[in-house]
Amino acid sequence: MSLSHHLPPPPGDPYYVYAPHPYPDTQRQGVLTLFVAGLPDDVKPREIHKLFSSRPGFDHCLLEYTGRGNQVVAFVSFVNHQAALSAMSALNYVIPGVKYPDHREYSGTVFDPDTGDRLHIELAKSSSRKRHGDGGVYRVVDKRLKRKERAADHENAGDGGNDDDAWGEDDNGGNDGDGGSDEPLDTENDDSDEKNELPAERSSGQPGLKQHRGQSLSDDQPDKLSSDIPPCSTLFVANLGHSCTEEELKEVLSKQPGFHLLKMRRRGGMPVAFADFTDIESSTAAMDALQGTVLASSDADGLQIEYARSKMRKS
DNA sequence: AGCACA
Repeated sequence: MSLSHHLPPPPGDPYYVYAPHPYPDTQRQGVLTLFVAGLPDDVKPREIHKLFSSRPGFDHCLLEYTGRGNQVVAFVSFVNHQAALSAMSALNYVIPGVKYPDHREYSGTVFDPDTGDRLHIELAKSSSRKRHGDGGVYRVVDKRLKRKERAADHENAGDGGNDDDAWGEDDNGGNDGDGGSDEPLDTENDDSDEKNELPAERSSGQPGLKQHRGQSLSDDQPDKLSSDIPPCSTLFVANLGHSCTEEELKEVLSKQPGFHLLKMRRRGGMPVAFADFTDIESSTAAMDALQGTVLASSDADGLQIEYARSKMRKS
């Protein structure tokens, strides 16, 4: 019902860019996945996550480093077509947390004001398939690494036409157009034209079924991202600013029911913290409540909170 | 995308 709602455009904002008109009723009708281009090469999965996860109907995301220049694309899927369209309309001109120097709240399709990179969002050619199973799934495909590994492993002739698509030797500046959305994944059963709006139902039906894939990207590699850490009464807190202190973080955490104690660790780079709670229920509630919280010391986004991989020792 | 302490 509220799926079609989105933030209104800023009145008189010269930076406002109207979203491309939704595709006519030809193709891509019923597609659940958005194709996102124009991302900087150093974009982090969590940045994509923050852009889309709060959109109504968000389901899962695939981030792909294409290896061509600094092109990074994402395939973001929603539970139904309307939700995908709504998110596309909204995010084509609303980038939360990104402002112009004059504090303009809405920034069109500019993703990073420093670089001027602009997001380009459209419906994908086909719906992405969530990796079998459940849970919020984030997948990352890094073709830059794959090419390097392949080159270094040149002597090995064991892999006969495995997965990759055509890799030009050094086609750096060649094709920029991204004149369309490459398809994120082969739909395992070629049913992309039906009006099904409940993707989870069909996709979980045929585990392990493989199909030919000509130039589609490989989808059989293990997940790189672990958003499937089992619940734990201890939370892992990352994305803290350099200057974040234990006191500052504890001030926020201590307001959460069931909070026990906090430990911070600095391993050279950014500090991380472990926050212990009485039980999983309270740690989960605290994670939900504080996810993305921006502290005064934050120099990037807000707090990134996950379940810790092991419970804090009793003291 | 970074997980220690016993």
